[in-house]
Amino acid sequence: MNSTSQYLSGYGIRPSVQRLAIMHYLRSNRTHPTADEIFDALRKQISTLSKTTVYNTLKLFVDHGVAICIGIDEKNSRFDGCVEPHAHFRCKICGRIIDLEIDTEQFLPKNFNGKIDETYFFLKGLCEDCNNRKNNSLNT
Amino acid sequence: MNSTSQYLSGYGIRPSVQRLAIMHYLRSNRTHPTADEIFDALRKQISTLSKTTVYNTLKLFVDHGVAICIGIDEKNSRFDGCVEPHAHFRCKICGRIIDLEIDTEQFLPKNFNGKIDETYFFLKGLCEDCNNRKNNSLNT
DNA sequence: TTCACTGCAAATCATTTGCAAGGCC
DNA sequence: GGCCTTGCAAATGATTTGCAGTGAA
Repeated sequence: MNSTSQYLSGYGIRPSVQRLAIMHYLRSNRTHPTADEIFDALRKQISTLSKTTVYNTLKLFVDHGVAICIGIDEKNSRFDGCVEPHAHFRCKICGRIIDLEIDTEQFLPKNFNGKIDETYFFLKGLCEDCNNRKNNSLNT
Repeated sequence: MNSTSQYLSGYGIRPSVQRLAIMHYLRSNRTHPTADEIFDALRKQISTLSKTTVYNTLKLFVDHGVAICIGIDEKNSRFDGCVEPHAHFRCKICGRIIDLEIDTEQFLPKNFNGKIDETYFFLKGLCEDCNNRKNNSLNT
């Protein structure tokens, strides 16, 4: 019994050869691969692997919380005419996007010697209004 | 002479009806729209507007630094098997995505009383290797 | 036997490219 | 005139969908 299999089972995901290989790839390659990169890497081991299965499996993983899809909006590019560093908060209920001020200097990581040009800070949750509304309706 | 026109000219972007409309839309709608949303909104005013022009113009804006494209990788979805909160840094030269540890609690905005469920940090710039390479080539 | 899983092929959706027409200097 | 800008149409590339075959419980 290998640990990746146990890990997936623990999240209610039935292990299959393909799923084990994809999760193992994700956990041993911290390169934030695309679906295509995973497909190319694994077809050498699993010659019958299809790209559909890679997409299906990644979606399954994200839905079950064992992987994340990096990006604010996975489908389209989104643009902003304000080029100053700032944070965006999106309310999961009303869908409003609120701009938040942040001090970017403050959260520069310590052991990093590169050059940071752009910073994005994106939060999801409930805005004050929706959170209050939700709490009030629970108390009645 | 309106201010959007001056603004674009200041960045070396020749103002045109389409460019002015797109920048004006970006600056007055802080909704982080997609190219498609911009197109749908502006075709009412400019009936001949084409989606190609919207894409061209947004690319021009990003290249000239008057707009930003939100998202770590505009082309593909990228996946991560690590679901703990952490930051992602993408190097603009080599394209690598690097994980960075940060203390997310520390950077929660002060005047915000909602409820935060998910936090994402994206940084873009030059990684240490590419930054050194660039500096070295400038010194020769 | 049933149902979940897989994978091919076709479809879809966002984005880019090729190219010709129009407009500004 | 020459170059920049625009916009149509076609191409591309990522992702999804339809559907039939397979295999495990």
